[in-house]
Amino acid sequence: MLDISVAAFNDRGYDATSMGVLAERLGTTKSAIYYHVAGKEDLLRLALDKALDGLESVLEEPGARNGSPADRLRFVLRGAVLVLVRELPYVTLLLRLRGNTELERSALERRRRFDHEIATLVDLARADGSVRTDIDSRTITRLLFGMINSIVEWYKPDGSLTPDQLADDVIAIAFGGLQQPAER
Amino acid sequence: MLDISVAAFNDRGYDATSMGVLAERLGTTKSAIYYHVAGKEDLLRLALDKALDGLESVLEEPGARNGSPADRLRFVLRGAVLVLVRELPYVTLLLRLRGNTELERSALERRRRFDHEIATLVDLARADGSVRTDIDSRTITRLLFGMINSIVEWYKPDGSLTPDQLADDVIAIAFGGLQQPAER
DNA sequence: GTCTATACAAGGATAGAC
DNA sequence: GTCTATCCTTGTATAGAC
Repeated sequence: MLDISVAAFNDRGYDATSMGVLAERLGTTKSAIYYHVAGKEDLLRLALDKALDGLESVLEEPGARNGSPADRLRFVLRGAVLVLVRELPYVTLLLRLRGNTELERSALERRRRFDHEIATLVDLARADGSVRTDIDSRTITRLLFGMINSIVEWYKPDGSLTPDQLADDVIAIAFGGLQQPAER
Repeated sequence: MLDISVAAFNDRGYDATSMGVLAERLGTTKSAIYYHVAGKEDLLRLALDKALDGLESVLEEPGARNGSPADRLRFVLRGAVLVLVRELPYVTLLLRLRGNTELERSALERRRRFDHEIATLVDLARADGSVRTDIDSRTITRLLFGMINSIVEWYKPDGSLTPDQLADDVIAIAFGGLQQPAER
């Protein structure tokens, strides 16, 4: 039920999805939904928690805490991509929030904290020379996130591009850019 | 009036923005708005046209049509960033569409055509060796767009980062990645 | 051109039968 | 657990005075 609801939210936008069409897609009635959840916002809360729990768990793993800054950054970027793909609909919903309600604002706040931890890693990697210093650190972080977050807008889990391959590609482009990589 | 309306749409989302709050932010009443425009969707149409006209104009310029594929790609990316910043609120609105109505779907179709022209440029640049061939061409294009489009989510026109500097940064990161650029 | 008042539909949510 | 019927609010839009 949560899955179908979130799919509907992502198709039409949370606000534009009425309990009526939700009931329709669930093959039931509005009232039946209210037996299971307190209301529309309850469904949103469940979905956002899944997304945020997944993302935050990446930062808890040993690979995110030990090693060189560049390696930690690579680990976290890979982890973020994998979670994003694994929890695709939930993260999609999270990334499209506008902060209209208290619930939405607190979810955005949690997301900001996650972003901030990665920004810190970028700074560390700059300090030890593994990330370029000719461009402002926040600009780098934001463009990096833009690239990764955009995945929810086009990645199809049933296509031929596997999550691992996608993560490899993201890291290769993030660190090396569009140019042909040097032989080694 | 269009500016204020679009700002409201971007703050709260188009669907979540009622004519009531719109009137409030305009310092007038709902009825007064209807004197000037046919309805809420009319405001959306005006805004989307501005965004799409701006983006499409980039492809018409001589720099987008002449020169090496890599130079054309650089020109178009720079142009897209500059339009995106110049028409920031309008492009923001465009990039957040879900395609709920016929109007939204036709705008998305115009946007897809724009994206497709740039994808073609990436392919040309790959063919002549200026873009890496170890990663799928569509993946590259999508990550590239993700990075650029994300700008609407964080760029503040009144900050210290100028549009030209931003465009330089985007192109530097897009082609060279996070690594420190080689001396030259 | 802008206001007040209001029509009319749609949306979220509940009551109560089954 | 799910249905029908219904309440109340909000939303888009219009009528008509000023």
